[in-house]
Amino acid sequence: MAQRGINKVILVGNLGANPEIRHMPSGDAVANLRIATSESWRDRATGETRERTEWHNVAIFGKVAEVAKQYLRKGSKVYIEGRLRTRKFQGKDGQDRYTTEVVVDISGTMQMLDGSGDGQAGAGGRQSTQAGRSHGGGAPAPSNHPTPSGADYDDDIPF
Amino acid sequence: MAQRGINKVILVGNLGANPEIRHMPSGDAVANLRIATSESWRDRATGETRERTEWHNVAIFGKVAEVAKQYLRKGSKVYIEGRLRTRKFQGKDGQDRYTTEVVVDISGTMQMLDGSGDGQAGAGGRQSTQAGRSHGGGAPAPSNHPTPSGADYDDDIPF
Amino acid sequence: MAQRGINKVILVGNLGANPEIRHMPSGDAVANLRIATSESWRDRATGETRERTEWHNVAIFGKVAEVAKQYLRKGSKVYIEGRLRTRKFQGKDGQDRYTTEVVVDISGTMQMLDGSGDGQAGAGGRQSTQAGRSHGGGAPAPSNHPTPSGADYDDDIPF
Amino acid sequence: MAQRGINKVILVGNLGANPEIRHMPSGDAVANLRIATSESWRDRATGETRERTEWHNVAIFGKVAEVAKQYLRKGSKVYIEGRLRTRKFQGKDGQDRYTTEVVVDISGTMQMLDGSGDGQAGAGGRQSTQAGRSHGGGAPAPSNHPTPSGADYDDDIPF
DNA sequence: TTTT
DNA sequence: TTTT
Repeated sequence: MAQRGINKVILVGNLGANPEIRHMPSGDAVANLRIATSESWRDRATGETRERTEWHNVAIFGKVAEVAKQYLRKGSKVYIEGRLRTRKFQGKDGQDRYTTEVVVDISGTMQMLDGSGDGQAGAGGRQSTQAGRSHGGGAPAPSNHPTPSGADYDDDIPF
Repeated sequence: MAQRGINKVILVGNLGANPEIRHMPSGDAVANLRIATSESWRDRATGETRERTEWHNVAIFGKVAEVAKQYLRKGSKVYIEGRLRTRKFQGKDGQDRYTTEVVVDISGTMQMLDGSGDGQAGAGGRQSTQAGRSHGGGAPAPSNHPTPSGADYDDDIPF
Repeated sequence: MAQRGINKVILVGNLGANPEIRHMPSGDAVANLRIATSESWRDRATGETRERTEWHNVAIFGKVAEVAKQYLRKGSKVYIEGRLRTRKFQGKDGQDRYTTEVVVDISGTMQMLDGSGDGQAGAGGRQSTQAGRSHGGGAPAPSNHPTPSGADYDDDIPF
Repeated sequence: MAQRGINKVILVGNLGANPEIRHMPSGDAVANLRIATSESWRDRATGETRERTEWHNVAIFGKVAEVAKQYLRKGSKVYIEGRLRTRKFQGKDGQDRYTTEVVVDISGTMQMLDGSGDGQAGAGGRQSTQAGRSHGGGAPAPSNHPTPSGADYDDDIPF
């Protein structure tokens, strides 16, 4: 995959409902999330505090969709990294409509920021998970770079 | 302004057309941009290279809108940092429609990545500009932190 | 403040220790955090799961430093948005040393992702807070844009 | 690769020198870049405009290192997405030192934002390139999701 | 020194 | 409708 340009979305928010799971013809899961972010500010005129919530449609593909299905619930807090995609669809009146989603696939990331959801989920987990960037058999692990010759890229030891 | 959650979009792309400038009742400019990002990949089945372009609607407010008006042109490459906002509007048939934009205001950023546009702009500039985060009279400059007492936050000298 | 280029760091991690608070000559607080992020992968050679933790030095200025002081504790999970800064300092041997920090000031953001810390903090809060981008008296609230003339920027109603 | 936490750096800046290429024992290239970002502000006290440049050490691994080697030159403008890593090394006096770099590997991205460099490079290219996230043989292309059954994930057509 |  |  090559890109010309950058198309990146980062969200931290809470699910407004349980994930909706659908399936591709291949059997792969697609998880659709509704994620809320909000901001509040003091109204200049009235002095009142106002708040606005933005709702984001997120579509998750691949293995991460399974994770979302298992562990995310209404109320769960998540970190999402994906890209914007606008899809065209047919309205009931036959007219074209457009909808914009945040797509999370192999090039994106999802991370649970709590272990709860609404707590009612028997499956509910305290597991932290990440979507994309898994490494297949032969691929080098990102943080396991061998040492360049004559150099100081030996084992990385932080502070 | 306080946030609950994070709602962030980062785009690097090219303008598909000159900015459209509108004005608020206050006289402040609003600049609307169409920005393209694209990705290409090799089709697994056919082996052909395929490409998809995503078009983003960006609405810029405040002083940055003036900069966009002056310096951006069809073809200009820009870095955009903003947030997602979905607005409701009335379709011609009286039905509700929704559209999602990337909003750039004081909390966002715009930066020109070339000095051209289409080059024909007399005003056209090689000027790099940033949208938000300007500092008013009394506000401390981000990189001008005074020294904490007994400490080493003196003048910052990079490598 | 104008920028040429982008210098942005985004961290989500946990504090390895309580924040260290220092004070500027002005009396303003500076909060220093140690934040851990980690990654794990399967070693190609041995098949074992390995893990590496990265520790980040974060320096928070301004009002957010006060929030960090009050609400963050060892173990707290936070979202940080800041910029890289490398400072020079004198080693004990009189030699120059350099250290790189993530600086969070008015142009950055901090958000607590849990309400705890170690729980022992009487002050401990469930409060979600954000560092920068506060609006002074006359500044327009980001999400409160007035309506452009002849246009559809009325009140924003999400899905 | 699994993550706990997020460790992300985004830079847009210019190279202060040609890339330095080194080689791993495997023969793979590692490209080291010095990238400048800068900010300017008006000094509150003196009213003068001040500027500060931050220099970032970037280490690029994998195929992207080859691209950097071929196409980047002193002065080139690039977009970098990577992660922070602090390495320990031995000072000449035998003491431990630490240095922090931005690492770009398969999980990161590099994109050239101009086609120049200093122009002197015979190899110099107008080619836009991206580092990570390449897809191996069997991996699904990010934007080529098949249609979920009974659903509307057909071919994506933007505005 | 965190977290799971 | 951009760009390479």
